[in-house]
Amino acid sequence: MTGSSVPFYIEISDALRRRASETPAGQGLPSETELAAQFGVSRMTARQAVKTLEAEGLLYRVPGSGTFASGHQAHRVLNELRSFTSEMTERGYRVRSKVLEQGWVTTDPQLRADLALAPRSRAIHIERVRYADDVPMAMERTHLTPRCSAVLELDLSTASLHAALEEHGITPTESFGSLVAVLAGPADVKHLGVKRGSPLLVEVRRIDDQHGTRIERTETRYAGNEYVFDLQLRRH
Amino acid sequence: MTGSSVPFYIEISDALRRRASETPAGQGLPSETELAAQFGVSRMTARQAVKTLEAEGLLYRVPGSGTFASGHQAHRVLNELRSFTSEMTERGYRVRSKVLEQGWVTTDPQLRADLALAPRSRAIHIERVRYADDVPMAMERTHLTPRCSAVLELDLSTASLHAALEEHGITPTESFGSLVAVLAGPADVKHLGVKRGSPLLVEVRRIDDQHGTRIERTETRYAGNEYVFDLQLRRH
DNA sequence: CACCCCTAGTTGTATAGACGGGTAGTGAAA
DNA sequence: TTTCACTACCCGTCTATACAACTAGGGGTG
Repeated sequence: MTGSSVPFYIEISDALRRRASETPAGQGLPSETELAAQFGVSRMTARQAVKTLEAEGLLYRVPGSGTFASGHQAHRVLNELRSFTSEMTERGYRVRSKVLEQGWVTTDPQLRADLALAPRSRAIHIERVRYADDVPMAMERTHLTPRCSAVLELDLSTASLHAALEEHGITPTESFGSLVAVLAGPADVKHLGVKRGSPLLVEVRRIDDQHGTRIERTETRYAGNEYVFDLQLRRH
Repeated sequence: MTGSSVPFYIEISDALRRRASETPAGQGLPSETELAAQFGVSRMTARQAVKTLEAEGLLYRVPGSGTFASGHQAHRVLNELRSFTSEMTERGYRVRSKVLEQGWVTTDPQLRADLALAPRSRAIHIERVRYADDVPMAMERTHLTPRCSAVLELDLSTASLHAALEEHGITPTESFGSLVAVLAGPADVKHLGVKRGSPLLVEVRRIDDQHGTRIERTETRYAGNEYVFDLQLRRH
């Protein structure tokens, strides 16, 4: 008994994660049988721990041969859906926003298609300039479905939109996005402090909640030189 | 015995995948116990089938309640690492390339860092203009480690680099990339047919093989208006 | 009618064992 | 020395079972 209520396979995978991240690439790690013996559990339980780490990508397995460290550090978040706030906060920046718009708007057909709304439905419109350590990083134009109306009460200059949605039982879960490069327009020059004709990165995201229901469409215009979009892709 | 050598859980997940994709979002799917009975396997085996589909994202599970369809079609490839050739071919385009460079080069410190090479190592340099249905889509500047030297024998105007690497036992598996927006330079104007000062999307990828060994760094400059970068992110 | 308890069903965790196929090393035979 | 068979070992798959935590719904009680 460890006294904790954490499942065995979580405890084992935590221990193995530390060990795997300290092991040179390609070097062997304990076999399932060894792990089971060391931790006093069945092989199937040890196996479950190893499989979670395999999914995280920090070890790989060769049938008939063994389990080996991948070498790279634990990239725990592989293409995780994250909000601007949570991403920048983790990188150590202080996040702040200037709210330009926050209210109801009428919808055009494109927006209704993106949000799966009925004709003549209204939607929530939020427009913010996002700052990291007081440097303007992006302009964000968000449209939300009516069931997210709770966000109208928020002070969005400091609050995180996604954190607020989650407190109301709406968990942003999956995002379908696209990225293109465009030239800065007048509004970008004004709010992002870039020169006219500068290159911008524009991301359009359509976001679903935990049940696959569309909740949001957001267009984010990143200042090209300030913001680098990181990607991590894996072959399946 | 079905006679096939396919594992049971694969057969079950294939059948369940068809069923889940035909089921409206949020609607219930068979429980693990039901599946086990229907297919004549143990519950653990049925469970393994359901878990693979859960990882694919086309169903979700609620403890104590049941298994439900996610509703969206099977996005089987969620941020999969793919080559330009395989991606464009699947979208129905005919892929062609103009080879500008193909040979050995000396390395600078930045390149050696990206490819994890020793001082004074040489590297392979390939530069191509990539066309889809004869429209120039991107300029691609690739550097490979010496162990990929087999690609020097290829006719890269038609051959796929990654397909060739795979035939030599090197499987591109994981990519660490970044995206920025820049303005088109003289070479871009010449080869991509864009105007001077147009916005471009530039992707830099560092690619590892199946053992986590660095094999490639590629800078790809996409013509901003021709190419849209699609992303699909999931909360973990 | 409203509230609470209880139960049946579902997923999550865990066990102990079994067999098959692949890998790599040992050692004997050619 | 080379080759081949054998043998541990390892992962992949699968079984049958058990208990815990949780949910939804039925039914009784107030």
